[in-house]
Amino acid sequence: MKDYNPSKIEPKWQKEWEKHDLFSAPDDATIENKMYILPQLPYPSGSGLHVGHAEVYTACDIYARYQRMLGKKVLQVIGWDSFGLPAENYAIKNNVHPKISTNKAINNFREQIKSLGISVDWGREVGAHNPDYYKWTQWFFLLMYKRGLAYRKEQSVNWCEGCKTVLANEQVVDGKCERCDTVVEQKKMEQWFLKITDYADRLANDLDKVDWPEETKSRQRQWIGRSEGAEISFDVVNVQDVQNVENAVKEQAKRYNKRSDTTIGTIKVFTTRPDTLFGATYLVLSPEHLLVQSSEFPAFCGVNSANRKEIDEYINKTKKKTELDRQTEKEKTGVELKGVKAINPATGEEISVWMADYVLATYGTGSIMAVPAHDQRDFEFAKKFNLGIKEVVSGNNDEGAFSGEGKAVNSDFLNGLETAEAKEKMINWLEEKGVGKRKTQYKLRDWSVSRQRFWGAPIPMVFNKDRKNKKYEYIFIHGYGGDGDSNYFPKLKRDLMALGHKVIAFDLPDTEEPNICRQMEFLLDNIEFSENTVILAHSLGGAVAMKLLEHENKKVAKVIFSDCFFEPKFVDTARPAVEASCDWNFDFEKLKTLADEYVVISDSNCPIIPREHSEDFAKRLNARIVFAHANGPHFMSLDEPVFLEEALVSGLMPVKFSDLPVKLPDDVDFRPTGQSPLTYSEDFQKNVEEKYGRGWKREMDTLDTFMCSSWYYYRYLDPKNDKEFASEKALKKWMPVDFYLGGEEHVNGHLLYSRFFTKVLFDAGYIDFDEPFLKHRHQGLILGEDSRKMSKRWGNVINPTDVVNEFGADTLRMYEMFMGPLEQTKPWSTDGVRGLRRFLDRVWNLYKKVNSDDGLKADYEATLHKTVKKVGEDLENLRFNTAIAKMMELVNEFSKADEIRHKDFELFLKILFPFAPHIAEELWSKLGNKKFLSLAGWPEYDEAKTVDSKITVVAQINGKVRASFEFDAGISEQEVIKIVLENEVIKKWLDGKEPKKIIYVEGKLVSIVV
RNA sequence: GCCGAAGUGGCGAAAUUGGUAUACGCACCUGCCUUAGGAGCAGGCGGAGCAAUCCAUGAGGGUUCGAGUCCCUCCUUCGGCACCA
Repeated sequence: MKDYNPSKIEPKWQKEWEKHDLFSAPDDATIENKMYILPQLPYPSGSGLHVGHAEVYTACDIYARYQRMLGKKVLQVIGWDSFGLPAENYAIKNNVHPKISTNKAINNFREQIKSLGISVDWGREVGAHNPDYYKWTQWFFLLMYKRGLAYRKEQSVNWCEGCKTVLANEQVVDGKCERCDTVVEQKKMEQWFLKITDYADRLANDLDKVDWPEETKSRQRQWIGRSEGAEISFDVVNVQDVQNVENAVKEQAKRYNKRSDTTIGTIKVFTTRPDTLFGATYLVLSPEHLLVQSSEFPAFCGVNSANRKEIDEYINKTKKKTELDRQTEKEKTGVELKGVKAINPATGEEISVWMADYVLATYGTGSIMAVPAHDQRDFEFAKKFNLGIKEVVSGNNDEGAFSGEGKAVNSDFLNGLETAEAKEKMINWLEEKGVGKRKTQYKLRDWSVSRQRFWGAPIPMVFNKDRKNKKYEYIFIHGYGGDGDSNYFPKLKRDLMALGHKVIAFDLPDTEEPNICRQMEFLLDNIEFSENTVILAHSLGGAVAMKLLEHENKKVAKVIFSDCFFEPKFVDTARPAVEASCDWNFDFEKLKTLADEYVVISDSNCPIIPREHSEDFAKRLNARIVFAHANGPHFMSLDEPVFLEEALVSGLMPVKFSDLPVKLPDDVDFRPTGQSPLTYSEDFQKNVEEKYGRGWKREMDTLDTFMCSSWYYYRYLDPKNDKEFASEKALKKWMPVDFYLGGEEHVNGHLLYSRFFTKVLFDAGYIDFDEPFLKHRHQGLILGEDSRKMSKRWGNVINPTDVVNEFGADTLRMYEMFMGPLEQTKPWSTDGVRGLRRFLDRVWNLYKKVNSDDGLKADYEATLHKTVKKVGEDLENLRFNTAIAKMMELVNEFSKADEIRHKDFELFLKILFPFAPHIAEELWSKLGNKKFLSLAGWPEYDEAKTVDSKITVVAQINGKVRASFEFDAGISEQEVIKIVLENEVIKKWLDGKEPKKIIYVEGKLVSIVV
């Protein structure tokens, strides 16, 4: 009887399917009939496939096979997240090149996956470590750079001087290095970041568009952490300079009317509770606050301040702390900046300024206004340092701070208002007085993508230190109606001069009705171009600048355009004279060669120059485009922080497209030194100067591997394309992903990054959708038999290949799907696996009962049709466990029958097929079928046959079941009630009482109330 | 501390979404067949009771003819975030 032999039939059918190429994605897919099923990209680890992988691939495969049977054109693919640290660590230890160990691991994975009978299109397999893949990872980085979304910045990291390396927070134990016990310090390093924060709002809002688990969505929302409130400026006065509080208040009052443009002496804070401003009794700066880093700091905190030393000590002490320490040590510490006082703009009172590490540098402005009466942290701090606590919201305040909502008190014009109203009123007041503004803050931080590692995609940038360090001559060209001191010019000028650059900002002639040519001529007469020239043009000045460049025909270092236009587009009214003052014909091809670097800065909300125009402009110049959130429309504000950053010559340049991929060299020393291993490769820098000029070198860090996995689902669509990351045609045909199955651990990493990448592609015009994964689910974790996480440490790891060898792939597939709901965490049970093998053995033996006689009585018929119906519904909803349970019921009935009709057994094989394709295909062929079961359609069931001829109705009296009845289906309500009431048991329970109410639920129950 | 999810037999879990709680599987028990069984087949299996019946979905309350399912309070477990102003 035991002739079911999976080790024989499974490889046989896998070969057959592959030979007949059944699972390649069909070419004739259209947006209506396509079905893109995506199992999450695995990291090909040396220890091989895990049962968790098998769960993901099986679930996707069942769904894919089902969809094919429904007639969908299915795309299902697997690839490899093959860059990453484990391979590199292995390389250091065993002196094997990661490429070799990785390829070996991939070959192993591929064989293991194939042995599960997963129906993927192997012709589209991709690996993140292959140059033809990471070429496009690098291209994505450049896309980010060109759109102003990639920038280089210094940031603190955990640093171990012993190992000379950056440590992740998890590698720091008790403030010491996990390996060598050296005290870990905070070190600033230059790192590349992606500006994911620019997309925070859309990333949060668009979650409404997708079918994802609610939990996942809310975790992402929480991670993005949107908070609404206000940014408030506090003027700071130097204690030595002010006689008394009265003077300070007078000073403050003057500033309400016309605030000076001096930012020194102002501390900005972010608060979600502007309504409590009257209760702000002191300010707190984080120890890393920018002000503390700046050259004005000694003056700021009072040159003669008695506690200057104390402050420095506090800063140094904080530097030694790790992030971890700061999180765990909840005891408040801090130090007062005794040289200064701040003015509360609402009360006009002088309040003290402190520095404390309970304030985070990386959130908001890095400084806060403390309202100890209504914030627990401020309360603790105030208690410790004996600072004033002033109640401004009425509410329970017995112990600690009351941070709830209530009526405002002690707050002048806010008194009596509820919190929400008070917030609004305060924000309006702040804006009116010019001391604050409405502000939305996010917890989300920009994404750090630099890794000082070898086994990743090299960052495709070149740099030139000399260019960065040179002094430049800036020429500012103002716009229509402006002058050399308009808008952001004065502050930028001062900032640039402070850095040692020269700045010329002329007042151009005829500014009320500008003549572009004449303005250009004026400039020609007054300036001289050189390779050290940087031109910054605003608005109409952009046209002047371009004419100037064309005319002069000399290369300059950099040109920056802020909200400029290359066609005469005046939104309010036509200005024929201005329009006619030049021909508006620009030779962009020539212009491209006249500056090393072009930047277009666009105010993303500008009413005068729309974003699209700036996009177009940047494209023509091959410029980097930066979308800034301007402080004033069309950059009319004095303080536009983006400009200093963008005006400087960075000494950075993206590599040319023809230089992609920037390949990883082979001559690499992996030893950890804290420098990227690429630093020591000669090959890596070969020919770079020939390509880019003297002094240029390649970036030596590599990209975070999350960048590789942020776009892989696009590469599957067109994996061999060497002109684009994917063709427009392929993108249109297959995207977005219809079903994505992956781990819950990636919610705030991979899933967020992928959405970010997709939105950037959308904005750049490559795609016409802005969410990559329409439907997403997580597989549940599979625990060991001891209900602990599978790990070598516990010795409870189950290797799927062992299970395949002992029981067969079909058994493994069915068992993993039967364990419980797909999304749930559940423990392994080898006995459970045996149960499923037993089931398949029984299925196998049913074959012997198959008879073609149509005259057979089929007692199982209702169950058969109900099962087809239920399995179809369950597959739609990914409820594989209950689908299998239903099939088991059917098989139990089949087992009881003497014979099974041929067509009925075929029907069953069709619904079994997605789950256990090998045995189903084998039995199908044994039944005499010549065509593959894989190519069969999904069966229909007969609705009429799913209806039972007999129904069971129970009778309840006052909610308790007292009797059960069998009726013919279709019996009327009156009849049922009549029979029920005549029943002896019911009569006994009624005890002669008259029913008050009788409820009949069709075909189910009669409920009698007495 | 904050946010979220979940608590049903000895175990994994079902329950048409308010209508016979425990489908299906595992483990266990009994029997048959066997030289043998970690095989197969037949049957049993929430608890108490000889039985009628009673009690059971983390605990307590509520709504309802009727609650595992809806509402309130609490407990436990597991995840996530964590000085985010």
